[in-house]
Amino acid sequence: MTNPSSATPQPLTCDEEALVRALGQVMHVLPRTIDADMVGDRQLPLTEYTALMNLSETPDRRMRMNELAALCHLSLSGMTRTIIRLETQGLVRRERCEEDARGWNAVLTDAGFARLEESWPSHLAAVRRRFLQHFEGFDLAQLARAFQRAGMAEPTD
Amino acid sequence: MTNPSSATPQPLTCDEEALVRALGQVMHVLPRTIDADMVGDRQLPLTEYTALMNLSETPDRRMRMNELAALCHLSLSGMTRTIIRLETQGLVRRERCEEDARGWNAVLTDAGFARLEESWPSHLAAVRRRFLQHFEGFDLAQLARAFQRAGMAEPTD
DNA sequence: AACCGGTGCTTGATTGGTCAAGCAAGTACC
DNA sequence: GGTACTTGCTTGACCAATCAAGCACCGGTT
Repeated sequence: MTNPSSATPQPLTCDEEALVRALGQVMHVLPRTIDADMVGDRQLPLTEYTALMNLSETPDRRMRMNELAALCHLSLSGMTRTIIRLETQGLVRRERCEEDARGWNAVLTDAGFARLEESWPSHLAAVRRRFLQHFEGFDLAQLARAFQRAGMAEPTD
Repeated sequence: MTNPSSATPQPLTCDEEALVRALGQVMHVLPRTIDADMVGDRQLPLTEYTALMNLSETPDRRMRMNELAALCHLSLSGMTRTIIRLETQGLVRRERCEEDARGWNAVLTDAGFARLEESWPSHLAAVRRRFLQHFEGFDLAQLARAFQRAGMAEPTD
């Protein structure tokens, strides 16, 4: 089928092209690199770190699965599996939700909190070194807003 | 509490924090979104598209596996598997390398080229809509350089 | 000319994610 | 208060990537 929506679109400019290629590279390379940095240092892969971090930021260190999944940018089933991994390491515990017996709370344990505290310097260093460092001199707030817009995926109409 | 193991690094500023979070979101969401856009439209997932595109840009539409893997930001085995997928669809053919019988060339077939031509408007649209659109008003060349630096991963010391 | 370390690619096992189907608890409606 | 639908999460099947091991070939050494 011919694509009706696209009447032979204009090609990218040279700068756009360069940016898109560089983005492709970053999207592939950065997660693995940061992950490798962290795993090498404290055995906490990025996904699990993110989950613990989000839990630690709530007042009572617990969160419903669907909310946590959204914050981690993970599908609900992906979240389930991550939490199971964390649970077997004793970093997280699960409790049935009081006000809705279908729901579960992931609860950060003391061990989990301790592990997070051990990990964050390494995470911080990785993020600075692999990413922030290269954006010195940029207007970070403006850049952050642009990324936020790009990250909010609307459905694939 | 103070962290003894690591000279307590400075926490991120608020803007840095926002940027890092937004980047995390983009890295998770964008590849899947663009992929979904493309698959929905022309059944060519992003990885395979990228491989075909890189092949199409060589003078004789062929490339050694390791070079192609590097351009696609894929491991060599990942590249092998991608090329196998493309081969079974008839979009790529493999030929032993003339000057080194260990090596293989991935060769873009006519069908592959045609498929690429069908796909690129959709790829272009996805990239614009999901990414470039949000960076209007930025200095794209400068941004591209920063991304290139970030994408060049040095080994995990 | 036989060997041997290095190189190019593939294969096998594993991992970490997805989607779709399932199940159990809640909710609305008659 | 049962029936039908919805919601929250888990499970099963799958998929695309990784790493490590294997195989075939190269090229220099003797």
